[in-house]
Amino acid sequence: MSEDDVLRQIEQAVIDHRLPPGTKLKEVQLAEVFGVKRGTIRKVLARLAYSRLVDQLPNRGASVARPSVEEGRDLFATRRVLEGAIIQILTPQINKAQIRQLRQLLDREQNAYEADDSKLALSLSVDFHRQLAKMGGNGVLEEYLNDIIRRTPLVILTHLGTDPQNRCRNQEHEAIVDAIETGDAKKAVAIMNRHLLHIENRIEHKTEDPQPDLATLLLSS
Amino acid sequence: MSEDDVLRQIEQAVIDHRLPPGTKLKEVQLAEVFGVKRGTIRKVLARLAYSRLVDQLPNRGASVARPSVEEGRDLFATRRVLEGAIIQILTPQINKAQIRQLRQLLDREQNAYEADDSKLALSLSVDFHRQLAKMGGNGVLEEYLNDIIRRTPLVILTHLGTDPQNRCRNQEHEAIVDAIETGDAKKAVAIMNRHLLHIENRIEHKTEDPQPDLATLLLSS
DNA sequence: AATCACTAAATTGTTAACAATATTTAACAA
DNA sequence: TTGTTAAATATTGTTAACAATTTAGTGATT
Repeated sequence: MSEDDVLRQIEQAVIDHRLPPGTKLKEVQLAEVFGVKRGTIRKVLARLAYSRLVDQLPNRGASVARPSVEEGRDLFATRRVLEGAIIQILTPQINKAQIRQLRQLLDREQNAYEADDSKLALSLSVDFHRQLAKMGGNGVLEEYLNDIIRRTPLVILTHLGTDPQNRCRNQEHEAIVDAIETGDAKKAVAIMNRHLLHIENRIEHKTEDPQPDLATLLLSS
Repeated sequence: MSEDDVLRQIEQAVIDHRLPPGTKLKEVQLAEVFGVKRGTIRKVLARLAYSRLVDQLPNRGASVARPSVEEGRDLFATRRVLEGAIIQILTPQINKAQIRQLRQLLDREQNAYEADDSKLALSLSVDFHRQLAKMGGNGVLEEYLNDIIRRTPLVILTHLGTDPQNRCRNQEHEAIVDAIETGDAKKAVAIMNRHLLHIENRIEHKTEDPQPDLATLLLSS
């Protein structure tokens, strides 16, 4: 198993919340699990730390990151900026084949959803955003959006839990494609912003999950 | 000398074009120069590669990156997106003290320029952009802009050379602050875009510096 | 010269052993 | 119990030696 494989496996485990935020990631343990040397794990952890999926403290090891509410807020706000820019760029230059490709993606997402394969549906839903970025043709924008997409599940997991309501809504994706097809970038951006704010607002307004109050916790049992 | 120190030194050497694009970066050589072990250098090179300042090929070492014209174009376009967003966010929430701080920065830049200290002037000019990002209060946007700012000198160096015309113009910075102070975000963004396009266009229109034609090169001597 | 084959050197990549640091455990005292 | 210390253990960090690969050099052949 190569370094990149290990990286993907750990990343996927975080997304699937098999590794909840805060989980300690010990080097020898991981090395044994994946059947690689400790050096490989150290490189992987460094890379994950660089992309903010894990926190690393000198001499105290690595753990799955627990992004702050502020980081989550900033991440979503930046995401709106990037996805807005991508739509602005893409709309006037998109062609029929690309529109078809996007609709096909949405169909597959819808099918997965109706087949109750929520994991696949979620994955395809993310692919929609990725695909828009790719079609935009700006590699740097795409790179940054992918970075944000990678970090987003952890934010949602940390601050909203695993509520299925946190998913993207397929209809909104369709509305975005409709607006893009008519060449109405402004409208497409507006829908995308609403789309993202839908999840974003739930983080902002979440009551501050502050210290699980021991007294209440024990007395009410 | 610590890992971070080595990183900064190499980065600065790239910015100062003491290490031109394409320069081979050999591990033992660098280790001896900085008086550190090879392991430290390897980590530094990995980090530099991650932030695209260095190209790394398996088994063939690292060299100072030579960003393509496309990458340069995308980088500048993304920069306009980010700086525009930052101004949009900052303008309605900026206070007098912050305006004063910005103007002070511009004064220092102007002084450096008049004192013919072009290196300091350039550094302060970059600080202006960084400071706007910081004041915007979105850590992720700030992070991404800093990433872009780090990559920009290499693009300019690779595709425009060391022409002093490539600097930011102080007057434009002042006009941006003026617009922000009056609360006119739209105008501030417009000036910023013009400001960035000024450099950007010189890349796009640069004649393709195509293979240094050996024949011409040798026969004309 | 130009190309190929082969060897030697240089360079990058990996690993196991060791060092440094942090964490746990146990024993003891207040 | 609570707190303190010290040893034992676990974990991370570093290094020097080795392995694998690429690059440079050499000479033979056409």
